[in-house]
This record gives sequence, structure tokens and C-alpha cells, in this order.
Amino acid sequence: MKEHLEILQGFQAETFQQDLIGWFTEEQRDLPWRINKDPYRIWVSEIMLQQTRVEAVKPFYHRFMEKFPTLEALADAHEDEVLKAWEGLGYYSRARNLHAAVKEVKETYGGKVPDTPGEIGKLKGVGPYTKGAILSIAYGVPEPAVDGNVMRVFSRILSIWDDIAKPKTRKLFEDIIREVISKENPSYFNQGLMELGALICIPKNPACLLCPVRQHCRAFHEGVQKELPVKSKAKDPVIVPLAAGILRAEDGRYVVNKRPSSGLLANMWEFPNIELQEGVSKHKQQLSYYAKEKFGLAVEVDEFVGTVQHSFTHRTWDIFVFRGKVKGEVRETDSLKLLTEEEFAEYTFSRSHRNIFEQYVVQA
DNA sequence: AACCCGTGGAC
DNA sequence: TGTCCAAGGGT
Repeated sequence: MKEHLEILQGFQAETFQQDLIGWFTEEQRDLPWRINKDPYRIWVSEIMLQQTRVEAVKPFYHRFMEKFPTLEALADAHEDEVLKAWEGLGYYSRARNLHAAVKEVKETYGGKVPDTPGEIGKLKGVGPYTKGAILSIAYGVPEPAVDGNVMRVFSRILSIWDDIAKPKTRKLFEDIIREVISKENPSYFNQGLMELGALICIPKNPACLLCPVRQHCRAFHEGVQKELPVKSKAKDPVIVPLAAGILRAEDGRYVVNKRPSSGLLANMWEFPNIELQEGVSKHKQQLSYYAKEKFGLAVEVDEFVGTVQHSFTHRTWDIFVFRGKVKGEVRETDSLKLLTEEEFAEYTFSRSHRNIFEQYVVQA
């Protein structure tokens, strides 16, 4: 046994597996991606569930599977359609990567999701966690699927005090899971760990008295379950002030532009906006100047109508919203459109700009 | 390794 | 109200 796995001395892997799998068999939630083992359905669910709660995923998953019931259907769809189905779910590169990977599977693997770590791990958007999840759940391959739940649960089970925010720590847990995973039922083993982390072994105030594996848990026996896992704090988000314009052409339609194809909210539509320079308060002039420079629009900015705040994990937008008029004709391009109010439904906006629309266009 | 990439719910 | 954070991956 490798030296860093000495922590497994005395750990009763077989009875742990039985207790965990027995519990999961009885107590697992009915979830829409558990109705069968279709690798495509499992795959879509795993991508949607990345950093996203089950309850948030459910409605998106239903709509997505109705629109793209098979791998073939998704592969044949246009990217705009896929992105639209993802609107509001966040982390939009997941949708683009999934779409590209599904096309790859259709072309290279004849539409069958690969069942080997080497092949499936090469697909866009499929990292070490998702690889193990699909292999174990859809194909019964005993690969680790180490997510935040698994690290939290096993930090407590084995009383491991490594910082789970460090990339290196995930590798340690992968090595551990490789040693203790059930070879007979890796699907229920992996899912059981995640389900336990979601329902019982939760971050704060874990329900140890309901836990099916508490007799295996060192943190519980030592009374330190609330101290684990160790997780270093993320940086504070930066506050970014923006001025955004609800700009109407002479025919009454609204100006929207498409964001760049990389970076934050890539390819999403938005109201024209500019990052305000620190210490400068002439928001109207900055917005007007920007519209002229960036889009060649002669804009007359009228009234300030309010603010919209939107927080990401790593930054916060303070958006100052203005109304304005565009003088003269507007040349539409691939990244600059004039929309009627009805046409907003067909375009993909991030939550923040969809909020501006709902708040200051629809209700106005 | 460290940083970027969304959103909404729980407390 | 602020804080944390959820079935991570790409670069």
C-alpha cells in the first residue's frame, strides 16, 4: 500500500460498502436521470449538476431532454438552440463543450458514448469527476468519481485535514476511493457517497444520528465532524460598476449586442454597456461615447432609470441603467441587432440582462 | 497552482 | 444582509 494510504489502516471497506449501498438502495431520491442507465441521459445530468443543485437542475433537465431526447438529436442541433436551452443555468461553456463532445461521439464513436477512461476523458467538458461518474453509473466500471460531496464525506470518515480547496487534495481522495470502491456495484457506491453528502453528511450540522455509516466515521467518534472538511476561503468578489443603455431606434426597437466568444458570459446577448472608470461620474457621456466608438451609433442618453446588481462568484456588477434614443439608421450585424419586445424571447441573455429586460422594458 | 467561469437557495 | 456554496472543467 502506498504510504499516503496508511490512513486506510483499520478501515473496514467491505462493511462500509454494504452499509452505504444498502442505505442508498432504500433511501435514494427519485430523480429524472435515475430512470435508466442511458449513458447520454447520465452524461447530460452530470454536466448540469456541476456546481449546481439538484433542485435547480430538474426543470432544465426536463426541458433539455424533451428538446434533445437522444445524443443524435443534440448532435444535430444548432449551438444557438443548445445555448438557449441552457439560458439561466449558468456556466455556459458547459453547454458548448457538451454540444461539441456529443458531436465528437457521433462522428468518432458512431454515436455510442465511450466506456473507457482514456476515450471518455478526452471529450470536452469531461474531467476526472464526470469521467468516473459516467463510467460507474452508466457502465458499472469501478472508477472514482470524486466531487465535493465525496471529499466532505471521506474527510470526516477518515478524519483527513487536508484543504479540499487545493487541487492536490482531490488526487488523494481519488487514490483512497480506488482502494475502497465496491467492485460489484461501483454505481451505487459512488452515488451513495454523493447522496449521503447531499442529504446527511451536509456541510453544516451533519445529521450524524441518521447516518448509515457513522460507526465507520472517525470524525464522529472524535466529535470533530463540524470542523471537517477544511476548506480555505475564496477571494472576495471585485465590485465592477457598469452603465447599460436601453437604447431604442427610431422605429422603437431595442439595440442588443452579442458578447465576445470567450470569457465571461461568452456569446450571450446583452444591452450595450460599459465598465465605468473609477472616479468618473459622467455616466451618460461615457455610455454615449462608447455606443459611438464601439457600434457607430449616434445615441442620445436620456434618463437614469435605476440600478441592477448581479453577483457572480468572483465579481459583482453594479449596473446603472439608462434609457436612450438612437438617431439615424442602425446597421445590423451578426453581433448587433434591433429587437422588438417579442423577439427578446428568441435570444439568449444572461440572468443580469434578462433582469434588466423584465424590470425596465416589460414592466415599463 | 491559481484563476476564471453563473446562478439561486439555505442559513 | 451577508455568507456560503452545489454531482467541476478549462486554462
